[in-house]
Amino acid sequence: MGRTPCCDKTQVKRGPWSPEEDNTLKNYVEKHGTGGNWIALPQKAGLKRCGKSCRLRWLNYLRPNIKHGGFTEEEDNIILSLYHNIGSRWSVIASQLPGRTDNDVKNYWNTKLKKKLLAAGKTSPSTATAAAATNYDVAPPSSFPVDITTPENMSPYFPILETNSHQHMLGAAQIPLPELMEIPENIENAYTSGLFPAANPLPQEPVSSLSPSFSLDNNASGSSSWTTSSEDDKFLAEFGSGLLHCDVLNSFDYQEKLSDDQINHPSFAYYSSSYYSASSLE
DNA sequence: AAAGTAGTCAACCGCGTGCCT
DNA sequence: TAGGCACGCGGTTGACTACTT
Repeated sequence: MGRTPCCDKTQVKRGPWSPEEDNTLKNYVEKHGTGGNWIALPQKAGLKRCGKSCRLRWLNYLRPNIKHGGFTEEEDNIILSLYHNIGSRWSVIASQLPGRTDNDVKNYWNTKLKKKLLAAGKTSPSTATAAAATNYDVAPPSSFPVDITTPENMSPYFPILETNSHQHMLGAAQIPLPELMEIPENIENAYTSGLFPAANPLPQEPVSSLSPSFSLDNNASGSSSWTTSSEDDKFLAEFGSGLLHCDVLNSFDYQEKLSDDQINHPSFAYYSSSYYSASSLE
């Protein structure tokens, strides 16, 4: 028993959108709105398209103020920081980048940013190796000290995620990119060979969460980026060892914005005591 | 110039979730 | 409370383009 399809695939057009279809959809939505019902929209608008397809086309391409391509350094930094914190929650990451869509961010990550990081890591192995050797000297605790799934307990060092404010986003954008470690050809061997101390593997629980909708229960959905074994997670492991939360906190401009209350917050204490960066050792 | 390969990105797919009845 | 429906999301696919041989 499969799921009931959202529309009759034989009756709808698929594939790339024509300029005429774009115009029809754009004009209709601008004039009437979506009416809160994408499924019914194509029929009303006179389009032979699935409602989901219309929604996607509108959100990713036709809606106003969409930006395509040309990601800036600031946007790169935001993506990197957020990816490190929350994994592949593309919609959350995109929400911090005005004009960007989750699809855009996802594509950008998969096709460019990931490779860019790997390339950067290859060019500066010395500091990166130092970082890799020290990052896991102190094991993360087996459980997080507070329930950061509730808004009042959300991590204070990433206010951008709570407020959506542009100022905060710019604050995060000033976080410098970390040095990256040299990626071994066989990442599995990195653990057994001691590059990553075996006693201190990646945290088995997500170390941060952004909104109440994020589950910290690894058993619940299997969607946690820390507990799957995809290529991306290996990459995240490598990347994560180079970009630590204290790197974020050490960012001079950002640090100034932290209040005493934020510094005294339990989740701050966790990060500031458990991890330290290679840069702080130099 | 042609064929093969790699890169990019728009679009699709299917699942989880929340809302409504 | 349960079931149906639609939305939103992340992962994946495939068409197209650029580059290399």
